[in-house]
Amino acid sequence: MNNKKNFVNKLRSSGLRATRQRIEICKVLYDREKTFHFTINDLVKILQRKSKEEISLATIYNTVCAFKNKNYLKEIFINTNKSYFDTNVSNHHHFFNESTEELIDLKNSDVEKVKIKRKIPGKKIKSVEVLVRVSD
Amino acid sequence: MNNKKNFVNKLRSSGLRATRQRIEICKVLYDREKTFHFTINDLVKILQRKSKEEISLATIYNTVCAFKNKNYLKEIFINTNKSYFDTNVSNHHHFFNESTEELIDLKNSDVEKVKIKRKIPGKKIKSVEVLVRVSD
DNA sequence: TTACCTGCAAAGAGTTTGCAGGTAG
DNA sequence: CTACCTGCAAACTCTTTGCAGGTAA
Repeated sequence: MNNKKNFVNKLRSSGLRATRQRIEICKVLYDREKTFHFTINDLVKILQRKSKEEISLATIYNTVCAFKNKNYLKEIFINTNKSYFDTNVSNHHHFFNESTEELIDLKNSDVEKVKIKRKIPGKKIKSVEVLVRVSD
Repeated sequence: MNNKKNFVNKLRSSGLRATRQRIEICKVLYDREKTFHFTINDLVKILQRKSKEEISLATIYNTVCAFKNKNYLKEIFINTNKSYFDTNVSNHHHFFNESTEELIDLKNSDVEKVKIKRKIPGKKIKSVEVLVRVSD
């Protein structure tokens, strides 16, 4: 119940209405110890298991998109065929396990700082992301 | 004409038939000084301009896929909505210009070697890729 | 000659959108 | 009360596939 209040505040503070659907999605995404990596399909399945009342696919997409825009979620590009999201929105790198299609956070201490020695005139660096693909 | 013979050999040597369509695609991809980055849509447009006889979209997809499998092309994951390919199949990193949606190779000398200090038990590292997003 | 390739159209996957009805504030 | 949100279905984009006819070797 305490968490629910936090989620209501979180949503309101960024101009999003605290609807039942969004609060349920918040619970799945943020009411956990570790950061969470998921595809839309993962989220749909979890919501189906957890909730009595179903949330429509369109609402799930819209909410994830809204959360991404508010910087509550970060999109990780791994495949062309589906989107991966991460509840850890800080700058960090990833392992991608190609056998299980699972994404794993690398702590910043796990990767030596990446130095880019070249610059593109007139352009600013927005992000530097390392993806380490692993498999069995 | 010399190039055409090279492409015929290249294709045959990997068990691919040297069809008119594949040779035309080879010309677009490999008959150039620098490495080439493209989306399927880019390639379609170039082929439409260059060729009298059109190559069907299915054949373009099939050929790009075959070339990727033969390691003549490398796929770069940047977006969810379309695939980027690179004629430079060696291990190297990229800039992605978010303003123009353009991909630029980083030479290995442009990036200090990325050291991953963590291991996943039982997994092998397949690749380590750095993507530097830039914009105006 | 025959295994492989092309081109079309249809299917597929993932995602987005238009709109009517519902609800938070 | 009203702007915003939801849910449905339809639309959309990119990609893949089945199959009949074509072609390289």
